[in-house]
Amino acid sequence: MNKTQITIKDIGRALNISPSTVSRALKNHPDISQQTKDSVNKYAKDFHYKPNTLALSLRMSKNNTIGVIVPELVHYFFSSILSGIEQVANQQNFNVIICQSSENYENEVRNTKALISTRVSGVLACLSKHTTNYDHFQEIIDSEIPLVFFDRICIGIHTDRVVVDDYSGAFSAVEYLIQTGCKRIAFYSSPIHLEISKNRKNGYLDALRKYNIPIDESLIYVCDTREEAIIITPEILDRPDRPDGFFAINDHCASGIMYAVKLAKLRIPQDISIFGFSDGELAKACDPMLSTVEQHGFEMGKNAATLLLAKINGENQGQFTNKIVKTNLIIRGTTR
Amino acid sequence: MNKTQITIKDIGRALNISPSTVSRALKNHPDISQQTKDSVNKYAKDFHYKPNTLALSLRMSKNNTIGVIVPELVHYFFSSILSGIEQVANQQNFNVIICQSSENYENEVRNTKALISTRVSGVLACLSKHTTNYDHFQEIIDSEIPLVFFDRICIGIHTDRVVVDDYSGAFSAVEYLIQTGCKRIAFYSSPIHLEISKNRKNGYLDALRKYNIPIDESLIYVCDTREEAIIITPEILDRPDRPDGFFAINDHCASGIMYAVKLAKLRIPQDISIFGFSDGELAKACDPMLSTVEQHGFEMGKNAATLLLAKINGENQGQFTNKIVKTNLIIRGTTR
DNA sequence: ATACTTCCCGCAAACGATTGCATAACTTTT
DNA sequence: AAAAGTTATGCAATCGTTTGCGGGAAGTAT
Repeated sequence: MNKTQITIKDIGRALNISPSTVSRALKNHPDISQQTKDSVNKYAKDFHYKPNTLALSLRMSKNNTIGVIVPELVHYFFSSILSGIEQVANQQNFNVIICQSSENYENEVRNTKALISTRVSGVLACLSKHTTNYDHFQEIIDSEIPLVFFDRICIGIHTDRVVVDDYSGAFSAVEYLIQTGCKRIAFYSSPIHLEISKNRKNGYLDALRKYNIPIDESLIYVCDTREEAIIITPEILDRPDRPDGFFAINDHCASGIMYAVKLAKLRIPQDISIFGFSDGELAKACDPMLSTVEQHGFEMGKNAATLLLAKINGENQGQFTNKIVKTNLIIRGTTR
Repeated sequence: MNKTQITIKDIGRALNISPSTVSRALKNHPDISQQTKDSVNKYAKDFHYKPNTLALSLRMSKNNTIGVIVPELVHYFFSSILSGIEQVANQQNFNVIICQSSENYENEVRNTKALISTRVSGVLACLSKHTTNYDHFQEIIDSEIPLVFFDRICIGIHTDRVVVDDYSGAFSAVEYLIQTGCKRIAFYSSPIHLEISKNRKNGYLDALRKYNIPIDESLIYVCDTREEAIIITPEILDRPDRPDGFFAINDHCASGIMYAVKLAKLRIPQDISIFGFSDGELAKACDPMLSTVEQHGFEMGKNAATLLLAKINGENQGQFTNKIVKTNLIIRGTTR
């Protein structure tokens, strides 16, 4: 910290008045004479007085900061969520401090402790891929810090939640694939203990059921990165009963599938249709451009932050909302 | 903030000792008896005592927080920088609070004021595209808050800086295009008042000069998004003297060029070579995959944060480093 | 018995801001 | 002229933590 920032005491000393008078003058308290107010304001302006938010937070027992725990900053979906959070937080004069778990449980625990220690006013969190124990989040609740989960939520803990409509996004995407002629559709999923995986899988299964397409468990894979997709897809394409459609848990993964399909000299979408999930930066860069489920990360971030700030402001005490952000299909070139 | 977090006073009251003793016991001060230490530590652990960082910062006049001002979170390059920053900050027990300028000057000013008010220990900043006045950054300096610029730096102000080796990245890319047979190379640039634009343009020009290729100012465009590229490229391809190579200021832009080129039924790279800059998420998703200049955002973030933390710790007083992060070419399919 | 250590611990001030209460100097009322 | 009211300001406590200094109790040496 620095010494050049002047304080209320400095102003008082310079003007020969007490700190309390300065404080009241600055906030236009009726008790203070106009003359005093004027001189205080002038001095404050001339010397760039800025209130020390630390002292304010301490005194007021109210820290205008919220913490966000996110698995990986570098993914478009997460950074767009963060962008939404940042926007509504700033509108209400809140700072946001970010923590990355890097999809690692220990980091996530460390992050929660740090946020509690910082006395943030609230926490927004998205579970790491490998989190299966939730005690650290319970500790946030026990500390009476409002908490809302987004995207990868936690069922065990009673909080506000914001999720994408994974089920119907998946359902519609798979339905679209079926309606455009796909008979055997593979599903590449994230680890199945995650709610998003479960929900999307259910959407996938229900769409198949609706159209009386037999469910083949051997068409469901755990694979959620481009690299993995490039590795596992070739042998799947080699199967005598190879799929004619792929539904991927995210765009990266879809892009990996595209790569493998082209390598196998199969045509997209004539031979193989591919559906992604996210509508991130890569979707339009693919050739053909990727059909995908738009999941509105920015909206999700705004919703999550709004919910959290309401709780922080003491609204909706005791009730927990479960906000579902709609998805919609974006049909481009990887589907018929 | 919440009331459930216990304080040092609470521990003292419960154990019938003074807060000072508790404080000393917690930090293993030699003056305190082992017995007292034990009971304090036990109580602290049992009731999840966590020091109040606000009070600590206030008392110590030292806020373990750094602020980052970034134009747009959602771009891969920036989020990877932030990711690097976050990593080294966390290693040294610093929090990072993020601010987006959204490429807007007023937001940037607002952000700097907020960070000063928060008494952050230091600031990392990347100029918005439209910033041409730097008074708000001077105010940070005047407040004796360490400041380091990254990527889009500011020449007028005396600070540490971390930049990508724009000049030689551009030079090498253009040289590569020339060496693989391109005779007329177009350059799509960001607004030219930005240092990165100037430097890359110089690299571009020098490469042409080196190979005695005449410089044609009509081949230099201000265009740095995919959308713009899609709009302006078709007519450029229609020119009788159309270019046979494109050097784009970023991958998005390159992806837009690719789109337009394919639309014009020209072949990549046989008819037209394309070089991007960044190596973001889309580069590999393109077909053919994009040849691009890797600019190591993560490294840049780590470097910037390291430099800043050194200054915060009082090292390298009075001297300003100018760190240049090397770039390297990644040759993929959009070049011969 | 006196003096000197050593060992533990508490007091109080400080960081910057807010706020209930007291108080000084005037002004108005009776 | 005394009582009451007004106006403008200061005092002091508070938020949670740290730390210089002082001091009591017990032990040791003279």
